[in-house]
Amino acid sequence: MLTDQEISDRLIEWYALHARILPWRNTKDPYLIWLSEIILQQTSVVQGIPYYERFVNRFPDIHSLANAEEDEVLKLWQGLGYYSRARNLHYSAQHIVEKLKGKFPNCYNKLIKLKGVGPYTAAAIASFAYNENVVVVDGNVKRFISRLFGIYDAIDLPATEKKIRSISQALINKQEPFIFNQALMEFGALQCMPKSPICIKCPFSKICIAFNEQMIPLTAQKSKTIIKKERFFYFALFIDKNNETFIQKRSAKDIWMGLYQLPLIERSQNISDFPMPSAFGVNNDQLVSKHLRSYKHLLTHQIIFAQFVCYETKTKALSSENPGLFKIPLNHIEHYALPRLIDLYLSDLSITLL
DNA sequence: AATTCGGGGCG
DNA sequence: CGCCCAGAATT
Repeated sequence: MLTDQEISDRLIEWYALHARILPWRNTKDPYLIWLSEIILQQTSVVQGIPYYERFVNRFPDIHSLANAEEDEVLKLWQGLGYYSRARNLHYSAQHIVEKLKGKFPNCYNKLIKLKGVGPYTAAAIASFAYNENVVVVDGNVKRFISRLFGIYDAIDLPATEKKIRSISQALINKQEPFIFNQALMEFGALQCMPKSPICIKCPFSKICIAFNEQMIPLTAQKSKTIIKKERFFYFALFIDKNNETFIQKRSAKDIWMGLYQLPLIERSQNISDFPMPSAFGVNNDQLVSKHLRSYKHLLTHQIIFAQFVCYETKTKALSSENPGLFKIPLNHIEHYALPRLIDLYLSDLSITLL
């Protein structure tokens, strides 16, 4: 067996040899660390990097972010998913500037009070920016520690996370929590991966309980299989003689909250005929339907069967009795934060429309 | 404790 | 197609 100290040392040793160079690793600025951590929640490093670069470029400090419009923040976030992260990021930036006099919270207990900051993110900022002695427990850590110590409980249960947190906190290097935490996560990400971890070259293979009990394939399992709800969306792209169109903002507590979309009608099941313009609150007898397309859009908890149509008139201007719709020039639509699905239809059409 | 919030990439 | 990703908020 190895002592806690030996495990920690070996981890940090491994990290010195294998650490990736990542854009947020060479800063101690709590704002930049916070930004990177919010982006990386449930997001792969590769997917997050370009978003981080764009955000730092546009919002180099907390004041620039606080001063921005939410619409612009969401536009920059477009495509990353889990849009409440962006709204909470913006909200907390304003909170820090206005209520905390621009002083970034400087310890775990203050950080976790911020909207959008939970146990993982608070620990990450506290240890990376302030070298506070709190362990980070993310998906990587849960997987690695559960294997190393032979914890075979479902990985998504709070009780399991509690166990893992307690074990991990005991391992932490109190002089360098920052390095230790980075090493812990990096090891999970690069060495102790979900599928086919590199046990053959693992510095812990001799003491890894799951490995020695040949339980690796059964580790880090979730408790339940996700049930996906089916939804049926009908979107209409209206285009009139002035090349203007209608969009609407999603405000309900639902997917894509805060984003914009083409006028939508949702049905509880598949319907054979596409809704007429009047069903959208648009009255225009000159509209001709074209560019009918359908997509199957997969989210974590939903399967969206989406159909699109383009209703076009070259002779009349659009008018609507639906207060939720507002008219914009068609070529301005890309200035709005759009769900990936809407963007997909528009890009599929852009060649046709030009 | 269970559910919901996206989207991309991988085997 | 199912799984996972530097999780958190809500119910």
